[in-house]
Amino acid sequence: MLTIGKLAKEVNIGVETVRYYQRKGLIKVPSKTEGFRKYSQDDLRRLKFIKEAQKAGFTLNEIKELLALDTSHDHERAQQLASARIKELDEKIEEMQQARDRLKTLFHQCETSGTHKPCAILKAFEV
Amino acid sequence: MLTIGKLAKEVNIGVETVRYYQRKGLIKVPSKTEGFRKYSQDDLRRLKFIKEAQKAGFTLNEIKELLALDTSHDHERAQQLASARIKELDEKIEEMQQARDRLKTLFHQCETSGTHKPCAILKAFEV
DNA sequence: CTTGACTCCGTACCATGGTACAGAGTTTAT
DNA sequence: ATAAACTCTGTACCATGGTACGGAGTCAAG
Repeated sequence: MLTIGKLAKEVNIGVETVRYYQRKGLIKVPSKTEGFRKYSQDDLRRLKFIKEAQKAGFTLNEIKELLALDTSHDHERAQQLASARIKELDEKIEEMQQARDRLKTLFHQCETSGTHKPCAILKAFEV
Repeated sequence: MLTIGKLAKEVNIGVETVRYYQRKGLIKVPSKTEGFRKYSQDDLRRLKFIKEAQKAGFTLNEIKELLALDTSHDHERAQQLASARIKELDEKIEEMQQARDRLKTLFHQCETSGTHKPCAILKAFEV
């Protein structure tokens, strides 16, 4: 049994973040028998789950749903969420690659042109 | 000379967005001689610049600086901003690719395992 | 000359993922 | 037994890029 501070330290997040997750409904608020609230190993496990799922790019709302599925073994819904996330990631990666390639080209154009000439980077955004 | 509504329509953004850019200092607020404020072709050009620069992944704060450089032909600073942005983009792309690959692997594991077994996607996030 | 459409201005609100802080209570160590 | 350290609770604030709204003023067409 842990206090909120120790719980937070275990997963290397702030106490405020734990409370934020509570407000969001990702983790439950343990009932207070007397004094401070006590957190279990299960709470710890859920926080670790959240951290791991964040690494896979899920939003907190998606993670909330994943946590609910966690007990129900609902493969189908988990697959839906995963493939939706994969699609979003693919789209964003594509966008960012385009932005990067655009900029890289401009950068080299700017580099090779004389200092006195208008900058290719700046020019590119005009009209 | 345009009113704010027509200006916004020209670049296909909302009137509120134009005002937001004014509040942020990206575009100036034309002085009001009488009645409504009048916007010039230069304002239009700046809005287009903003849209283009956003496509390259710049934040509004960075764009604000780029707009300031636009008149001064400062290649060096433009290159600094561009290469910083390229670096950030590269890092984010890398992160997102890792997240995507992670998820893809999990997805296939989940697919090939039986429905009765614990889901690989969900299991992956546990401890 | 009136009605509808637009503008002005300030302010509040949206999502996202937190962070900070005040004032009270509790726990723990010395 | 007292002080330091922690917790509880509510609320406000941060960045980011906007969106919405109310009440007043203004402009253009019929």
